Amino acid sequence: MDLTARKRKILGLLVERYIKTAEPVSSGEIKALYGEDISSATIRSELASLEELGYLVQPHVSAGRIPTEVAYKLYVENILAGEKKEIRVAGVRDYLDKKIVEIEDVVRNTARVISDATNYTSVIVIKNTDDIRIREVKLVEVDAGRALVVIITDSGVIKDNIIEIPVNMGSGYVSAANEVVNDLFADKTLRDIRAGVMNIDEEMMQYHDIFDKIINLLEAYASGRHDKVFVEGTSKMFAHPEFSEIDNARDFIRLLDEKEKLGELMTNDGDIELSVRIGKPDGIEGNCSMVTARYSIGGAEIGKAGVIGPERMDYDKVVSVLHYIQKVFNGEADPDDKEKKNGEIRKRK
Amino acid sequence: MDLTARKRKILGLLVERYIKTAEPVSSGEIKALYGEDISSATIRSELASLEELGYLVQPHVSAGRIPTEVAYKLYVENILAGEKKEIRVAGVRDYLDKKIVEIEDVVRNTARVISDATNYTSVIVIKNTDDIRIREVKLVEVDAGRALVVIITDSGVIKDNIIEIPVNMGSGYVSAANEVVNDLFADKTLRDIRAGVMNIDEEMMQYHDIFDKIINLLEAYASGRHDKVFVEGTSKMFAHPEFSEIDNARDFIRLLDEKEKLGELMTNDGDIELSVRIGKPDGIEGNCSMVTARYSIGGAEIGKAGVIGPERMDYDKVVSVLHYIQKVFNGEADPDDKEKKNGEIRKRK
DNA sequence: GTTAGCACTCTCTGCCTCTGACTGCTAACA
DNA sequence: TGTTAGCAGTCAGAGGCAGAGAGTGCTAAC
Repeated sequence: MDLTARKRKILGLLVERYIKTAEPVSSGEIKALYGEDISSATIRSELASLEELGYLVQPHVSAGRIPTEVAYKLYVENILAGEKKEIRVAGVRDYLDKKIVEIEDVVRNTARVISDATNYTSVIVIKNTDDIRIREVKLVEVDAGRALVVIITDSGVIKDNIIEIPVNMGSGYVSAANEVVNDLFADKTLRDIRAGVMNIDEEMMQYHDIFDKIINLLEAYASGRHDKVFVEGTSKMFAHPEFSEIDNARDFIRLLDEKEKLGELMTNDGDIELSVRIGKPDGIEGNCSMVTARYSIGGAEIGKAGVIGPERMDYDKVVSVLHYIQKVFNGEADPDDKEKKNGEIRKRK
Repeated sequence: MDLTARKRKILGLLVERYIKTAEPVSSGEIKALYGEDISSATIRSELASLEELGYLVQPHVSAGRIPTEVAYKLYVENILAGEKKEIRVAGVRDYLDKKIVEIEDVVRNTARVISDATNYTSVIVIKNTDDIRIREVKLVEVDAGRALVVIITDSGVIKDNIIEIPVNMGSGYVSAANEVVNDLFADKTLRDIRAGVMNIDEEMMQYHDIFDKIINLLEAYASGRHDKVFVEGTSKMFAHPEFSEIDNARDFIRLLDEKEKLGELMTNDGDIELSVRIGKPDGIEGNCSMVTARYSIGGAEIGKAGVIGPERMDYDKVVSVLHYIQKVFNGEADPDDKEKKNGEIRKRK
């Protein structure tokens, strides 16, 4: 269903206007924004036509128009197709540069930065994919009968957990187990482990108990049940008028409160680098939209970072911010100061 | 200001009634609840007197009465003074018994259990006090130039963090540093470390860099800035009518959103085992109350667990739930099944 | 001190009207 | 055929008003 250039322009202006004001947009307002000379009557007839095509609705007959989900989708398509603005966000590199890659700290910080930069609620999921490669597994004896399992992966220390170990096995037992366990798991992915790509020989069987526990731990990550979900800037929602309706506010908070569901929602958008999902047609409840970006550290996918807000969201800004942060994580973005110092010309698509 | 027995009874009934219904309570309702024969007119004159004393207010002249903060405080005093009910909460022991004491998991679970049992939003703070005693510090080499610092305390593994270490120092360097660092920090409290109760001799100076970093980490915990705050059941607030007012809802979410403030609020109630704070006079914004319990594992204080809800809160239930969980953590409560099996008679205060 | 009766107050709800904002339609125009 | 000005029509929202209902304070009697 192809629109004329004028329809497209009017629709675009209307969507942008509505994103700004949250009020139905009248033909008069569009006339003022349009630039070239055009009468409001003409615009009215175009609006009526756009309504018939399903891009607009009228709350009531004597009101202006508001965009439908279809209109937002078209609008977002244009943004994604065009050249991406890059909104540099202060403070993103600061903590990345510190190289203290305790993932949770980085994630919490990033979530806050995203939320502050966009003025929406941000969500980050640390995804535990099967493809994360284990670099090393360490057993650290905590006290008699318990040991800390530290799993070091491509992308940092993902998780640690305490397991019980047999007692009274002699002083060398744990360090011996440590070595054997490490030999066994190092350089495997979770997928490998699940598929049983391991040679367990006689000698190893004495550590069978420990193997089982570690495998259980690893499977627990892999199962996705332990996706860690971080939410920041919940209260930012109140800045947007749609959430002064108590029912909308409740739906929104419920969505955030059910962390497992939220995590699943974040990750089930397929294999897309940057996905925008708008309202019910995309499975988001409660008149909400969600923009998520996949992010990686050192080539390995870590999870998704995103923003949740009203359907009437400043998609342009949000997409730009997420895109920038995605690049920073991927190591593609130059640090600001470096750029200034050598005056190098950055090439961007 | 001593009240007559009748005034106390009427006030108690009124508070309980209001906690249940959230509607101003009329003299007629109290008459129905009172039990003995008494006329509504008598009650009315008592109510007028209680209002004058500051325990009640009337939203408007033709409405019933609602309790003031003073009234709640009196009511709570009575609860705390009396015999504590013990509300056994299913599922508390389950994960404690697993002995997987990765503190964060336990905390997250506990928060959820509290929230579900009380139907209010629950908050848990892992407090990093100066008195936590370090049992062991382990350095685990992650890769060239980085090591994981695991700090094991009286009450489990509190935190782990990655620090940078000097490279090219030879293969034995980290394990040697490990030993020295452990000798230095083991059996010290954060307070000791801060006070400089450590003998650093010549030989140790070569690991100076690592010491500094570890001390920085420890100080960061001690400073309280890294208090970890867990919130569960945010959306439960919507079950309570005071939060259908959008302003109240916003204030509440803001409070939860500012984790640092919230953490401070949780911990600044002095040295009380179980504290109930009601409204503005106790520094809680937005017509809210907060019930918090100190909890410990193995004698060492870990932090605070609590509930935030409207001033009109079911204090009796909340106090009972928190009290029970406190006991479970302290190892004072018998497991349900054990109790059933041997038919032992529990002695409770 | 307690109670019944009664007048009084105030909120809440529904109803009405008025105003303002926009639209759709029509007829004239380029 | 597309565009425009003018105008009548529609509807949400605000403001005002009346009636019902709830609950009180007061008074006088017990």
